[in-house]
Amino acid sequence: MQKHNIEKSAQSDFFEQVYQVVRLIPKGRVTSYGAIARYLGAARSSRMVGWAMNTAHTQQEYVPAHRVVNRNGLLSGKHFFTGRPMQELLEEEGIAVKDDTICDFKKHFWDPGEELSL
DNA sequence: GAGGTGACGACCC
DNA sequence: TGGGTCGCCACCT
Repeated sequence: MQKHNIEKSAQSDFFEQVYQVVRLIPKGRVTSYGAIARYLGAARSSRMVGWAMNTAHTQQEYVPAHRVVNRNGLLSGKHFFTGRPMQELLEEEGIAVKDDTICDFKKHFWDPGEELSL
């Protein structure tokens, strides 16, 4: 009973959508919390996107959370990453990272609203 | 049951 | 242009 309740609340549509969008991020591209939130129609709920990333690590499906950074291109969630550093994962995809910040963030930026032809 | 916190962003001054 | 404040909603204490 409790499990059922947890599933219902933890797997809200909003969170599910966030996971789906993050998984759709192409290799070598990155996006921001705000972009995802705006794409889902909750521009002012960017915090929830960040929280979704936190719970994303508990999801069965792999979620490339390292491709999601804040508006400044800063790897704000790197501290939450376990194992391989976020920077290393991004560099492997061809994204240069300097001082915990993505170089040419605009160039690598991937807007779901545009790429997904909203 | 209520208050505080948080991987952020937008708005206001 | 830059600093400060509010909002948003789920989770934790």
